Amino acid sequence: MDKQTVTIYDVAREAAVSMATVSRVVNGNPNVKPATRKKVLEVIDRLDYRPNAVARGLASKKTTTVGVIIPDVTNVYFSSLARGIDDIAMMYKYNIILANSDENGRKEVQVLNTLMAKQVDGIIFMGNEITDDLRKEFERSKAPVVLAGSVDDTGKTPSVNIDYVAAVKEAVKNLIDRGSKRVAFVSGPMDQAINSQYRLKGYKQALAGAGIDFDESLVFETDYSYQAGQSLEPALLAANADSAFVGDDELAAGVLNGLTDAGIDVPNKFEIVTSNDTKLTELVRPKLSSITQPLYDIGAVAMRLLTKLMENDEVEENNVVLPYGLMKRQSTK
Amino acid sequence: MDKQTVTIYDVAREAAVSMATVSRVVNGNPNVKPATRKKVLEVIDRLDYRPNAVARGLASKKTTTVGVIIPDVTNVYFSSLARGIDDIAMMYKYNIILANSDENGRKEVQVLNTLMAKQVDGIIFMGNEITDDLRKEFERSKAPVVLAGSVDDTGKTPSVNIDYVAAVKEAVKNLIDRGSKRVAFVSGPMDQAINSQYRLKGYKQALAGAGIDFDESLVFETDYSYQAGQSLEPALLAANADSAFVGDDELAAGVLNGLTDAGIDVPNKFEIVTSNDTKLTELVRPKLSSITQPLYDIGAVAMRLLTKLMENDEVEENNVVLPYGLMKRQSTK
DNA sequence: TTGCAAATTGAAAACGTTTTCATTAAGATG
DNA sequence: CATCTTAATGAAAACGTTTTCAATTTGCAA
Repeated sequence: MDKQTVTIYDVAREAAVSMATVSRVVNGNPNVKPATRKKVLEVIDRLDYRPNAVARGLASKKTTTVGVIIPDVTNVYFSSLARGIDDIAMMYKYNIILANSDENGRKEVQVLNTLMAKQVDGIIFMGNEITDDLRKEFERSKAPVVLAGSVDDTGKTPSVNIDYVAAVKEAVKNLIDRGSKRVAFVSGPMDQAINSQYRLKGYKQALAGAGIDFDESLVFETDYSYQAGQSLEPALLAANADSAFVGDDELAAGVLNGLTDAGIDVPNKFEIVTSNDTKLTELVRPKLSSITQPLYDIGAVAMRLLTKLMENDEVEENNVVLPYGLMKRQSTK
Repeated sequence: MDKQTVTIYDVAREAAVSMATVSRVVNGNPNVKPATRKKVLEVIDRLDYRPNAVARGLASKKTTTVGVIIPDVTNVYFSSLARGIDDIAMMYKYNIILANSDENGRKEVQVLNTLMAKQVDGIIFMGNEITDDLRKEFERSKAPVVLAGSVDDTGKTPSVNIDYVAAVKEAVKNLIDRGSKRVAFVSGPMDQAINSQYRLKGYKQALAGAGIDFDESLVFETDYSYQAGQSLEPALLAANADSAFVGDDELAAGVLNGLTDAGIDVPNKFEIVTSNDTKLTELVRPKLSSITQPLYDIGAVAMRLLTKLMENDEVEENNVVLPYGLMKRQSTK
């Protein structure tokens, strides 16, 4: 019943050569006489032989598979990175084991371990809180790790990002320059370095540059969800904010809709600028102005970097910083 | 330099037992004396032994990995399914190799082959055109295949879906009942069975039920993108449509914004109902009325079905049909 | 005690490749 | 045509598990 699998040994026998020779032609090794190569290829074709990648992996200690840890595929920001990762991986003949972590530390560590058990050749990690536990796992891993769109404030792990500080600073400065007096800072959990160490820093720098005192009550820490944003409207108004920088597009869409549904005129009474430039920004009305990031490229470059690490190629820079931009749409004046 | 890997053999030596015994305790085989189990576990802990899943895969012919072929992770409809798939997979101790296909037949076949080469235990396929080539690959695969949110009109491949015909019929009937005279049918490529065989059929049934003649000029075949939808506005108006059924949420968002940006009042002058009930429907203003589908569950049930197939469990129904619903939001009266 | 069934264990053969190293075949050189 | 290189090949040892089957212990009843 079970389909009989044909092995390299069967091919060798039929072609009257050794397994070694079959292996050579399968792997494109040039040390094979053209005549034998032809003969072997014919047999391979006739028997419909397909090399078993697991056996290959055991013998060669390479699986041509990389692990990708993602907070949630359903989040367009991350899935955009994932798409870049997969495309480049495929280009370099790698496959991807994708695992959702929900940014849950325990899950992350556990998944990391099963990935290592499966002997992945490398790992791409997305998720913004790099705990010490996690860093320990990274170090003990013999597979190289690259962070994509995620920061490790120690800078030890190779990574690909934009300059979050500068981007937020510029975005907030623009709001202030246009007359905003009280810019709200809306982001996800502050225990994530990207929020506390980078975005907030850029925000404070922009305030300082304009001679405005930092006001704690304008900082809104919430989770990355549409609902969270939507329900923020009363608090924003109560704090007398007249504009907001938001750290995530879905969250920003919530803020926007929460405000407009309550009758607030965006952008005339309240301006919003968001962070990730996913396609959501174009879906919503008014369209969301945003910091722009090369999402696909962040993933793609991270994967490319990982291939270099896996193949011990020269790497000039371990912490890649890609350019950002600012896109004015309709949620700012 | 390279971290020395500790093998089952090292553990056996240190614990003064055979590899077989170590293997037994690692795999929770009950035929081990508690005392030896304890001894082995201590050594495992001391040496920090981690079983090599590749070797295990070769010996046991099980990789606890399933392949998932997805048109595009970036599409919220599919990523929602993917999330359900991954959660259940994880629950049953499987990992997922995810591969984007862009619904490109050549890529699909190629990816399928590398998945099979990697000895995945099963495959979940998403993508709506099941060509003969593809079906041939499915059949020759020794790993079971399940379609998620994707139809094979021959019904040969196990699958999980909703009743597209009935759902569309009901949605369109509602539009007609509310007074719409000319309902447009907007969908993706007609060479996909889900569009040509199912949705269009439901559409026609609804028309027939209301005694309305089918009008070819009200059928709009396009691709699944926001842009495509947005640029459809002139054509829709030219065809004198006063409402539309749309086969994809992103596409529907495009249609909606195209119309409203042109000053058309939705829903009062034009009603829209979409198909997938992704979170996009809530982001947009007016919010999109939609057929509701249990997206996460479609993925989850597909994966569960696959586990049964992989473990040769009893399966009562190979083609699972999950319930749909209709969600009235703001794009219909 | 003795004997026997059941519970534990271990030896060794898979699993299907890659890779090393030695050997043989084939050209090249004088 | 003998000799020396170099190109092609093959034998066999990894790779790190699981699994089968036989052997050994153990526990108990008689």
